[in-house]
Parts: sequence; C-alpha cells; structure tokens
Amino acid sequence: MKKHEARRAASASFLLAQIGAHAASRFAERLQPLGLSPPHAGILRVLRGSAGLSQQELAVTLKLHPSRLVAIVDELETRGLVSRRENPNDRRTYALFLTETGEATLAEIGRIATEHEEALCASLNKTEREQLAQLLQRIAEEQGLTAGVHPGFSRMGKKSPPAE
Amino acid sequence: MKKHEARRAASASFLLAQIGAHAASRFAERLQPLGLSPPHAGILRVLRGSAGLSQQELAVTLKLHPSRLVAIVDELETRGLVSRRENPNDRRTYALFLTETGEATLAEIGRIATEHEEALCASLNKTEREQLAQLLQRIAEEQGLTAGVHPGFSRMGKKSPPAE
DNA sequence: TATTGTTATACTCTATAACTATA
DNA sequence: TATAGTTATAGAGTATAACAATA
Repeated sequence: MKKHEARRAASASFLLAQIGAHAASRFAERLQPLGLSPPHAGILRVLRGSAGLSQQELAVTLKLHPSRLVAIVDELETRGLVSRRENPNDRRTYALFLTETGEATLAEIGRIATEHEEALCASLNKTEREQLAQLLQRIAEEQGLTAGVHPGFSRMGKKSPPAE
Repeated sequence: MKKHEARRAASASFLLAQIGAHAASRFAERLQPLGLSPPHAGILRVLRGSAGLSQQELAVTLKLHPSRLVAIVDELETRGLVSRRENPNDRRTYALFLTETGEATLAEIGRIATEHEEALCASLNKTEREQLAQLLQRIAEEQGLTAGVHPGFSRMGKKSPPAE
C-alpha cells in the first residue's frame, strides 16, 4: 500500500485537534507511573493556588460534576495527597488542602510537565516556542477558555492503555 | 469567590491540549446538524483520496479497530454516502467508494471546516495563522503524527451533548 | 490454515438522580 | 426549604474476542 506522499498542507484547526489529542494522551502516559490522571493533576494544581476550597467550588472551577469530583478527591485523599478539613462555619462542607506529600507530588508533576513540554516541542527552538505559546494564548483568550481548565477533563479517564 | 487575576503564562503543551480539545469539540458540534461525527468525516475524506479501499485497509489507515469501523461504514452506507462494491478478485472484501451524495456531503463538510477554522482563529490574522500552521506542522511531523489521522477518533463518539 | 468482515459479549466510564446531614 | 457531599443506578460507548465466509 502506497503511503501518501509527504504531508499536505493541513488546516491549523485540524492540526490543533490532532496535536492536542496527542499531547493530552502523552501527558496522561507520563502521569501513569505516579498512578495519577490529568484530572488528578488539575485538582492538585488548583489547590496549590487556592487552598481551602470546598468541593463545590472546586467542581465549578474545573467544570467537573460534583459526583465525579468526589471519586477523584477520594483517591487523592487515600493516597495522602489531599486532606479534607472540617469547616467550623459550615459543617456541610470540607476545606481541601494539599498535604506535604501532595506538594511533593505536585513538584514531581511539574518536572514531568517540563519533560513533556520538552519532548512535544523538540522541533522548535526557544523563540519559536514562545511564538507558539503567544499565538495559542491569544486563541485561548478569544475563545473564552479558562486558564488551567482542560475541557477534556470530563473524558480523561483513569487508565488509557497506549493503544496496541 | 475571586477570579484568578488575568491569565498567567501557560505552557505550550497545556495550551495545545486545551485548545485541541476545544477545537475537536466545536467541530463535532458543527457536524451534528449533518448527523455526522468526526470519524465519519475522516472516512469520507480518506475515501476521496483513496477510492476503492477495503475496510481492512481503511481501518489501518485511520487506526480504528475493524469492529468499530463496521458500524461507522454501516451508518455511512445507510445514509447513502458510501457504497460497498464487491471485489471480484477477493469476495471476502468490499471496495469502498463515495457516492455522489457522499461527495456533496464532503463538500459541505469542507465548508463547515472552513467556518470552523475561521471561528477558531478569529484572533489571528492571515500571516499569524500561517505562522501557527507551520509551527504545528513541524511538531506533527516530528512527533510522527500521520496526516489526516486524528488520534482521538477512537473516542469521538456519536453524540456529545454540548454540556450546557 | 489464514484473513475479511461481522456480530456478540463484557467492561469502563459518565451522568442522573436519589439520599443524608446541615444550614 | 435549600445546599454540600455522597452513593447508587442506568445509560452510552469501546474493545475483546468469538463467528462465518472466502482465500
């Protein structure tokens, strides 16, 4: 079977969807050794910036259904990465905090993210990467995407065996 | 609850995953009025370039499981967009072709894709879009992504109610 | 015996909504 | 009565693998 000759000009939108899915998938793979999924990492990251959030607030921030968030927070708590503290003012809610282990894990995730970025953008030099990031940033803003919130969190499950 | 101040510098990889998921989701929405999903569109597009492919070959090209491809081709055939012709040389296989309706639909998909591209890149001018496309193209090539094959096809189902 | 296309089964995941405790 | 968190149920979707026909 003959291969398509080289690569034809593709639209930016298709390339974005294609590379985006690839990037998300690879990042998830890199996270697997830690037993974490991208949503886990997202929660840890938000919690570093806004400690003490309730699950309700966290669900709104990350646009996750509360029922789904419960399971993820349960896992994070079981692993000792996040702690639920009781709220004296409203005993219905929990205030969520990173534990020390959680912070250490988050640092490790940061290293993984850096490696991931490096691998993904290996074909671009520093200037080009900044150029790319700036263009993407403008698209993200104009499209109304919230910083740090991945629309695909809803579907980025726990285990996605690397096809074949 | 206080909003995060403005948008902090995000990594290119996160932006790619974020915008990529957004782009894929929006494109799927635009396709919905036609009753088609991105995988449907992908098959039609491949078939235009390589008419007469067998399902097996198509499955390999698009990296879809044969069992899944059957269902999608069934739908396309039912809608009269694709026809299965018997292969005299090997009666186990079908040769797949676009029908006239299929070609017309593909043209419509092309218009939709153009609108989509326009909407997604509204914040960039022509030069910037080309710049972006070039950078993305280089990443795609270096990452070994096949032209026209979306890794997320496997997961881009039929109906994904536009969450509010 | 190997391969194409197909069908059937099982499994995973997500959302809906019912439930408990507190406000 | 309304809301936070939780749990249970049901629904959708995918992959695994068994099956029939042909090579």
